[in-house]
Amino acid sequence: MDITRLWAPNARVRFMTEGQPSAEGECVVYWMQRAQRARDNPALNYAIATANALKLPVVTVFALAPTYPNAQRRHYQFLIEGLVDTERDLEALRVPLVVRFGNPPAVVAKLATELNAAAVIGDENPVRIGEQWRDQLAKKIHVPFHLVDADVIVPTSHFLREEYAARTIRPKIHRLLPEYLKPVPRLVARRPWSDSDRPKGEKIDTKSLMKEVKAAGVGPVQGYQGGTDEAIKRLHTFIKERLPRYAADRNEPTPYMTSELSAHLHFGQIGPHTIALAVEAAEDIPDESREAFLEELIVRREVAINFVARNPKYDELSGCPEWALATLAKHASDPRKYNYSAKKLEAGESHDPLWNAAQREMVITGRMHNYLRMYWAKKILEWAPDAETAFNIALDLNDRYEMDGRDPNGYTGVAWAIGGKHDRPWPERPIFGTVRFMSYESTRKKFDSDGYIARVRSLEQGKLFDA
DNA sequence: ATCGGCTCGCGCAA
DNA sequence: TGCGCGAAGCCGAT
Repeated sequence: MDITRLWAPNARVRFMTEGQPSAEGECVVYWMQRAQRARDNPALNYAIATANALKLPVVTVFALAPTYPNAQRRHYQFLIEGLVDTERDLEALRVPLVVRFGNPPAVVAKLATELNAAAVIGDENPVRIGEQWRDQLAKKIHVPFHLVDADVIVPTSHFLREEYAARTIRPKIHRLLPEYLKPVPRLVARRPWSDSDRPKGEKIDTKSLMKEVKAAGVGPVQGYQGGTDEAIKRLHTFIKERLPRYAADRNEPTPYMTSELSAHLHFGQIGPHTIALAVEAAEDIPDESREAFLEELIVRREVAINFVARNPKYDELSGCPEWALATLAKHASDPRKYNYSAKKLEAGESHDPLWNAAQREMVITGRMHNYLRMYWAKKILEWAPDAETAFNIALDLNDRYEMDGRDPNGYTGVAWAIGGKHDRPWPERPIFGTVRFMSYESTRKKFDSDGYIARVRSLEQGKLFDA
């Protein structure tokens, strides 16, 4: 592979610094940030292809910040469980994984210098802190630094402006799918590290790495294991047992009909290509179910990523559309029948048994039923003193308890429910104005609420469902 | 059980 | 400039 061809402009690649790799360089560093996997990872492939073209070895570095805004022990545990699989899978590609604690741009810059890197390749991550880390690294190093958008099917760079709704991005994504929804090749490093030259990092062992983690807060979740192996296992179970009836039954609360892969996707332990291609290839799946699932995996997930990548206020109410901000402001002084503190909500102590069940499910399992995520956030708007407070409470609870907290899907979900993001106006009512309302009565009719509440009660008594 | 209206603005056809 | 239609709803009429 010729490096000039490899490094030609490409929608999936962003050049953070200019220039060609130094001839004296001794390796290519792959900074694994969000794409925490060895399989179907275009950023890793780009690093391996670059190294192979330069006849250099590749080393992957994962820099683990000892704390991260809102991240709890349950998130670190899940992430570190994933690193065990990833280290083994990288080994098969003749790429070592170095894990070091510290501030990521500082850790990566230090390692790149220590190892005399010819180039640093990273993966994209649309959240603010990831963007800051990459900008800081670009200022610290003097070798070419490229980023590869590895965790979307259609590269984010195709959509330079914030999309207004799913319907505006949908036709664009569908037009580009033939180009991007293709198998990702498996590349192997041609030049491995010799054992004596191998850079030293932390030994990847979940228990000892967890000792270094400074984050406090809620502990690990029982029965929801991190890692590529677990993700692949869940994917195959989903395709076999649930996908055939996904279109009709996706909102069933007992048993769950969803793939339960959101946290693995969030940490990049599985990539969207792996899931989408497996679902496309599955046999005996009604078109309706296949399409409903791919719509959520690709269109809804990538419009959420577009929102976070293109709207700097993705985690504030003020990032929501004008019509919604105006209507919420108009209803700001409407009387609230219930007014709960953040603490009361966090404890799952409202008057509404369905809402309490959803909140407690999230606390116990790190997940919440998809349908109830909407209801849950809308009720916080109804019961908080004002819309901005509601937005912040919902996002804070989501980020701390959900295993996929701080994911674009979560930011978009809260903005949709409370701020009308990607939605349209509906008949005007108290508090909500023309933001879509959801009622307890019709949710109970549409959704097996009693079954769900019973399920959560069993969870509280220590019984696990669907592990 | 099913249906239309509610309300705003984007994107495309003209 | 006009028009169709949309991130998962609600309500009342038939």
